[in-house]
Amino acid sequence: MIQQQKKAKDVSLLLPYFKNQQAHYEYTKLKDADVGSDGTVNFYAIVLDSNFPHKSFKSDRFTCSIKITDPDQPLDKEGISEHCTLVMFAKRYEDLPITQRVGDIIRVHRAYVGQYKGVKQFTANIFFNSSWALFSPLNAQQAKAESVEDSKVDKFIYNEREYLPFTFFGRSFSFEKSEQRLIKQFREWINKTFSKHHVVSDKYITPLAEVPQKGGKQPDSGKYYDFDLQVKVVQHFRLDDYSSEIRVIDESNEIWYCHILNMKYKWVREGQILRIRSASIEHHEKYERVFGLKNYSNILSLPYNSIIGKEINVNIPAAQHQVDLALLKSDQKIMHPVIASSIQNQKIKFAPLETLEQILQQKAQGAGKLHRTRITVEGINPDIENISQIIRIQNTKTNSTREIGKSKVALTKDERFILYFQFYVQDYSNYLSNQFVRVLVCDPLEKGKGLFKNFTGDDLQTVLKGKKQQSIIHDTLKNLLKFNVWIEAAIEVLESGVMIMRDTQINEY
DNA sequence: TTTTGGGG
Repeated sequence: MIQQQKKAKDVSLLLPYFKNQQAHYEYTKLKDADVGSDGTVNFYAIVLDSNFPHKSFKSDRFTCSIKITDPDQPLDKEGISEHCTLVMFAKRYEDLPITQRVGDIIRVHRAYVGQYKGVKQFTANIFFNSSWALFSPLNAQQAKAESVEDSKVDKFIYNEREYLPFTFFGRSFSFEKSEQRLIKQFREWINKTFSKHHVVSDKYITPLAEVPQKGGKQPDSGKYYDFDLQVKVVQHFRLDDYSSEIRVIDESNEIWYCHILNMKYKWVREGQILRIRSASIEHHEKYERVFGLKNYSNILSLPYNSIIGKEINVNIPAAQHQVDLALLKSDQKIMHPVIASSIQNQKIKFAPLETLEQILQQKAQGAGKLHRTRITVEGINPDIENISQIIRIQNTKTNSTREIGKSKVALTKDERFILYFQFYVQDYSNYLSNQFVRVLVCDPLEKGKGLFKNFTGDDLQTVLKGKKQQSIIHDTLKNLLKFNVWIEAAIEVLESGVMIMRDTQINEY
């Protein structure tokens, strides 16, 4: 999989794969493919659903099945496109297409046409002489707009890649000029149709609220079947290099969790609407609202303008706050990561996440360069049992700070109160060691921007006298010390090597 | 080339 992705990454790498003498292919509309004919057909189609390539249950081969349509397939009254099935067989797992976007365009050469349970079915034997190529549903302009990480790549690259497959099977790749027109027409159909109609069926979609839980309703057959989900990703939390936990919500307004492999589901991002194909029941002693995935399960994103995304109607901040609160208040060990802060600086809020190790490895940091990271606090110095120890007085001219003496807390002209302490932090990159990274908090609590939403620097003098305010600060910081409570923070590495937290606000629960 | 898997 990874090799094929790489292969398609650079146009110049693709060029040797083009045939010098190209065979001519006729492409058949799905509706015109003759069931029961002895011959094979070539076609272009749009992916509606797919399972993940996997080992056959009864043979040594690998297989995957894909639901497909094209612009000539009818839409029913609900706006669902009539689909065909494409079943592929190959000797090796790598020879099968991985498609994780509803709307991917697939080209198939030399498929047999049949019928199964009233649905037209194409069979492509990749181990013999069939082949496939996958094209993005995005045109050059959309691909450029979507790409954040490749923002430096010249727009001409996107133009060059516009009609090239992002992966394909085989040693060589043929392409005729007329196919550009076909792909263009398919993309226009995808843009138009998904913005007006559901297109994809919800036949197997189960609301999260109806997924049976431990001790819940048992199925009549005594056996649970796989089900599909249509959800929004509200949290994607990396547990280590290989796996993540996603937190999802759907229209039934429940929040559920699932562990996913980073390599298998590399395109999953927070905020996406996803269709999860073949989720399964997973019951644990103490985990609730968790579903599992099988080897043939898949996670697909929807076209960016899909009406389905616009229709999903949930109050995400309220639902998130509710589950976080329940986790924090629980007497048991906190079973799912709680992210107890947010970055206030919009420029860094959506930057790619970095691990502590990645941040520390970068030599030349550049003044003011911020890193977005998720860390967990193992200790706070000085001890927060006495709040006055973490309040200091700063001279705004020299930036030097002084402790609050026993008696003299009156400010001179250039002085102000600040919060001043160190977090001892870890993340998965140093979690197994007993090494902590020190992060300095030196925060004048500017209104609306500081570590505490409801305190400004001016409040700190009264905090020193007010037991109630002190306990809010104390309890909020103390929460961070719990297992599995994380802060999402913007971090700057000063020239001295000191790491300092910026633009980060802790949630109050 | 083999009858696979097809909502498993």
